[in-house]
Amino acid sequence: MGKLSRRERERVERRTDILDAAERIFTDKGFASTTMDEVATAAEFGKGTLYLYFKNKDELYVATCLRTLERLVERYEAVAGTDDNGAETLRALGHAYVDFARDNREQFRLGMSWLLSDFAIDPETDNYDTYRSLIQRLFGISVAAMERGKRDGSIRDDLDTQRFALQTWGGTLGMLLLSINREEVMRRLQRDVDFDDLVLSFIDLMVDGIKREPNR
Amino acid sequence: MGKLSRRERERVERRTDILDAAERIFTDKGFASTTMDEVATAAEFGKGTLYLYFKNKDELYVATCLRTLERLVERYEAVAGTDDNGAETLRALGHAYVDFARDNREQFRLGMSWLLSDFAIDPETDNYDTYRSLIQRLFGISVAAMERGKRDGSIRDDLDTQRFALQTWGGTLGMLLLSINREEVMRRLQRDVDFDDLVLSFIDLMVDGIKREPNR
Amino acid sequence: MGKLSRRERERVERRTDILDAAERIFTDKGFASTTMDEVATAAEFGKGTLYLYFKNKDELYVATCLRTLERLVERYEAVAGTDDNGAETLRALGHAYVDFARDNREQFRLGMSWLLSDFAIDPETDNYDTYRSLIQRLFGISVAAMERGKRDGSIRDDLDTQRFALQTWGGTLGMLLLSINREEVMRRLQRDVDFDDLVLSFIDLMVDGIKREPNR
Amino acid sequence: MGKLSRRERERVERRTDILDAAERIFTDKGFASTTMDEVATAAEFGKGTLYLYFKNKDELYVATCLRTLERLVERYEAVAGTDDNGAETLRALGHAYVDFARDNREQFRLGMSWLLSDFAIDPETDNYDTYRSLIQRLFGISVAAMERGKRDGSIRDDLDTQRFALQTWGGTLGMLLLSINREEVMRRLQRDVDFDDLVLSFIDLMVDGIKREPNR
DNA sequence: AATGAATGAGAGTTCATTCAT
DNA sequence: TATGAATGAACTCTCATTCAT
Repeated sequence: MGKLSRRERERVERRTDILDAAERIFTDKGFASTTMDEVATAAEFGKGTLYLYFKNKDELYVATCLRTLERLVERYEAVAGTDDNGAETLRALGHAYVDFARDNREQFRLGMSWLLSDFAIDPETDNYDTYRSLIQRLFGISVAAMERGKRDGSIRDDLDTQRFALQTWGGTLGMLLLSINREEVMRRLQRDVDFDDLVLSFIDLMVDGIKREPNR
Repeated sequence: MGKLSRRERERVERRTDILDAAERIFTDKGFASTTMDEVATAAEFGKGTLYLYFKNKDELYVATCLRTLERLVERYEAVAGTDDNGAETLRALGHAYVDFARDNREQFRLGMSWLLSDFAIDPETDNYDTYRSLIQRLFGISVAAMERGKRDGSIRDDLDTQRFALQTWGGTLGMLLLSINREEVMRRLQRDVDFDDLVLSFIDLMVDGIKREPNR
Repeated sequence: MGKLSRRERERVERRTDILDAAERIFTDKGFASTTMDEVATAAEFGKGTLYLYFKNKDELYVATCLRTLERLVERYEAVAGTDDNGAETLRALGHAYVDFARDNREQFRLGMSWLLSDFAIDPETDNYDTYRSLIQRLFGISVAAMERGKRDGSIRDDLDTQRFALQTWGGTLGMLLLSINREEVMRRLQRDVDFDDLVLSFIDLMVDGIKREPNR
Repeated sequence: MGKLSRRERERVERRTDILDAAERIFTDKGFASTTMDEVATAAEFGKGTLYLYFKNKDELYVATCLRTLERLVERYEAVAGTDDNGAETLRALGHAYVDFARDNREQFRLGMSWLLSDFAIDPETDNYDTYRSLIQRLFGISVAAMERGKRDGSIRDDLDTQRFALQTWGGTLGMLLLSINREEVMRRLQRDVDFDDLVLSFIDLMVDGIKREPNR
């Protein structure tokens, strides 16, 4: 079982230490405002050491995003493993997404920042392949839940699952962005809003919209 | 009505010239990669002159966002001025939002980037007040359309307009973010998707969901 | 006559100040060991200012070499302007070269360092064209002196001037390299040598070798 | 004769392996651009091991130069061992020098770089003594050939051999520097030149200049 | 003896901002 | 009012050398 030599185990541990520190700082100050020096200090390593484990600042950043995404995929797989019907699984996935974003607010922000900045993972790197495969697994889990719902009768069978999965993802994503920026949003609107409730009810709205009418 | 002296008129003109240049460069290269030098050159002013009109780079950025927002509000007001019923006005507003984001893709991205960055407008500035009032007008227009729909019978009268307005905004926002990053999204999913259609149909989904059942 | 505006004149002056400082430091510590910080400090400018006048460290270095070369060309032209016969002019040029190397020992070293390092002027730059044209003028002056000597009877008329010019240049160059490193050379050989005399007599050797036999 | 223990023999072998690798890389990329990591990798040793055999990068560099010099001395001794007359031996030595520089172009460049850089061998080290003794042997061989020539009548007996040896060495050195940089030189002069021929004929020029007139 | 992970000083370069003219 | 030369702090990244194992 201990397939890794002590050397290799230590290497993985140190990589993790650096990632932990990096995630903490990136999350705190954003990508641009984070310096490698700060990360090194936080990780209690010399600056040069960072470069033994990550090619450059970009790759370090990407690696933290990947780890966040991995955690999300794990949660998704756990949720999809229950034996609820398709519709309820879909709802549960949505809720899991929301929980995840709330519990990892800044990491979520980190992981989504490609949507609004011009930062892009270099498609030539291994990272890109990993990233893509994680996204596909995530997306696949949602689609599978819908397909299951169609078969078990909990979801309308005329649904285009791919399109709807994208719409649910996109819509929820937008709601979550408002939600994690709730203070700013409320200050701008000059209104109090219960965002947690709002996001969950958005998901219910979407899921209820595709449930098969019980009788007819 | 010529309330402004020549001096003041010229000042406004120069400010506009600078904003035009800044918007061009910011949208081209993103905020971080834009240098004040480039903006100055593009505006055909000296670098120091920029600082006579804008306190610093951040405020210049915010000013460009405000102008974009103003354009959106104008479009919204034009749409809301038609005499469609409430539901159809709401749909038209949604479509206007989508069109706007498509026609001003990079400005939209720029203007939304506060959602994912740690960038925040300094609440002490005039800009902040302007910003807030524009957002409120925007939001007010949507809410008003729904209220109208309730009165004219095109929208279910049990709807909580504020909540729903936020959900529509958030959901559409998320869809638009996917849409303006369609290349990246499709590359990650390894699928072809017609995003223009997807976004519009998302809005229809939302609007149809709150229409009063015609008869019953 | 004052063709340059005050602005332009000041710019030239500052450029010269920077070059003076750079030459001093490069000469002192060599290219690699010189930092831009040191040059800036020596020039009494901020580090950033250097980059307003020179694209980067390489170009600053090249500029110092060019200036040295220009001074040499000026000396050559002065020497070539006398009305000695060809052979004596050639000898005088050689002596001028030697004097120059002695009086500008480190600059000479600087200007010749392309012979032994992999440093190369970027052939795309204006600098390269300037450099090349200076070298050609230098070489041209020597060749012209020989041609003159052939015509005025002071030099054998069967001489291939181009080849001989290269041999004189190359040979003298080598002698000068030993000469400017005389301390090291003597320490290695464990002998005392009068290098100044040795170099000059090398030139005489070369020149005497191509003089036309006075009578025959 | 196996004076060395296995331990010592192995130590010499490893040192040689490292030197081979170092020479390869130095020659390829120049001193400054070569990293100890590259040398270690090429030598198939750990980086730390290099420091068991050489005090630092400088000493490793000097050691490669010494080896090159040793090879040159060997060639010189082979040439000097023939029973040609002094003048012809001197000519053959010159040709050997030229051949050597051509065949070991980059090593030659490397070994001569002290002439133009501020690099100096630390006079406190063993290396310095070795270096000095090699140089002296080299120089001694040339001088000896001339002395022999004076005795066997092939060389003018009024020649100051030491001075002339230095002049021949310096001159040839300069010609060789031009020759190994022939591409750059020709590009600067905008002329095609047959440098191999030029260098050899330079040596002939020097040697012919000191031959005793056959009859008189 | 051999290793290679860790170091950290120091490099070149950029750019928002200031201010004398 | 307009300028743009000057600034210098701050950045990322490199690499010779050390030392615990």
